[in-house]
Amino acid sequence: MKLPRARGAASSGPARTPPGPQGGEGARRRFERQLPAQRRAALIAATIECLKRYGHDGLSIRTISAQAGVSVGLINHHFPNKDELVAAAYRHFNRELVEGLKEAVARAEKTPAARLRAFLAASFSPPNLDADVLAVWVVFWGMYRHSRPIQRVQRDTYADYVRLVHEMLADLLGGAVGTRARRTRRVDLRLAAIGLTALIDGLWLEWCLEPGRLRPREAVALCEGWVEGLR
Amino acid sequence: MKLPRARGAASSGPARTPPGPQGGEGARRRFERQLPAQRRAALIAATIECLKRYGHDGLSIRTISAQAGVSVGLINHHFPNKDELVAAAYRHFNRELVEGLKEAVARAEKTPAARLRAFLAASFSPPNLDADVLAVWVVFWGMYRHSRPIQRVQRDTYADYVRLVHEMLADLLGGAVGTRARRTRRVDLRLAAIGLTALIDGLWLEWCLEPGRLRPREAVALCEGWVEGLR
DNA sequence: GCCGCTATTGTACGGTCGTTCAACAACGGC
DNA sequence: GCCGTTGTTGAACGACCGTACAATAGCGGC
Repeated sequence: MKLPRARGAASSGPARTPPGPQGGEGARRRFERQLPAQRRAALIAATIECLKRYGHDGLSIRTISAQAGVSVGLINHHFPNKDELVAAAYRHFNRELVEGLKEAVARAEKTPAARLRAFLAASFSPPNLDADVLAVWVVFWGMYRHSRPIQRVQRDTYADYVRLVHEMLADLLGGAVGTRARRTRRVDLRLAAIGLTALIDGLWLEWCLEPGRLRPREAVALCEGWVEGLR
Repeated sequence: MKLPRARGAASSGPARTPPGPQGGEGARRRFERQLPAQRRAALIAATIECLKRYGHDGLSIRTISAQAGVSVGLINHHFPNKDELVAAAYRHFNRELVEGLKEAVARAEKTPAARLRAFLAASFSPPNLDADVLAVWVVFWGMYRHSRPIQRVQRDTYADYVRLVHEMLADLLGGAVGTRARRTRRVDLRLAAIGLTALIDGLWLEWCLEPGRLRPREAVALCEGWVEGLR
């Protein structure tokens, strides 16, 4: 159960580097005060980095504070307890994912097919398609059942994701207008969105657990084939 | 981080009940020796039970030994260390899943369609469809990247599962015989098996994370629809 | 240049962790 | 009934855990 102590934040923050432009030898500043918002962001980033590197074992106050280049006590100054820090990290992680996908869709041509293709391509390429990222999700999922804050975040953000998928499918499959046709279409749409989400998640999971078995473009093709089959 | 101490094994083992038929008061036996194989099995069962109940937090020597109704020292008498116990539990868990599915398939009528239906029905009903079970998988997945023993087990048993799906799809889609047709069919089969596996896993995951969103029979229908679309 | 606010430090505390090991006791063989 | 084998116990160890808190020090306002 031993972890290599995280050497001061490689990439995520200012770390323990005694800052300041002048190289004065004796009396250099020992730390740099930051605005709460900045520090909180840095701590959240450090938390995610630790999860990526060490999985569940990385989720300790000492590991995270070392990664952030900060003392153990600081975390409890900015967050009431560890659970809240983790929940904040989960919220950030989720938001980054969904916003990344939305941006990819926005950058695509305006046809529904192109938008879906862009969405799938983004789903199955870095930074999302990364075995480290699985380790992060897995830890969050594992806490889901026993942590209220995590449940709250899950409900908030997952709805966003489903809405995005739902909306793209609606565009693609077109809208019938007759009330009766609309009702059936609705049911179909709901199930279709669930199915597509499941297929994406499942393929993504398979790739992360055993990258050799499946190429990203094959995953995209499978998803497009599924959507094709809907019409 | 506090756990309610597991009260002596409710269902999995003989627990701490001082055994023996006679109710002699003073000098009752304080424990019962068991064959190594039996004890190992009981410890594995206790490990899985703890994972179901407490998730990752249940994965401690003290929690597990309490669940098994046994002292802390005993685990290291039967397993060299915790990792090996967990890997053994993972192997057992995987084997139970795959064998349960195989049996369900074997009980079904002999037509390929009925076999697939039985397979899907078993996948989306207890004991597999259970949020507690997700908690177990999630812990194992989380260890996958850093634990050699877990990786070994994963490689061994996941292959079994994929082979089962692959074989059922092959039966259903029928075998073309021309060498060229066969080759294309092979490629399709590989991808189809991966896709179906992903769809099942993804739907299963969605159900576990938010049971209200999806009914089991809808999940089965989605999978059957996917297979239907293949021909 | 000094002051006040507060972000930050680092030690301390009580607790749980995985593993070790000497002592103990169940039980089959005689 | 005693003995030897060995499954089992439970205390002990050192390491790490999350949190609390008094002391420290960066830095903007004056």
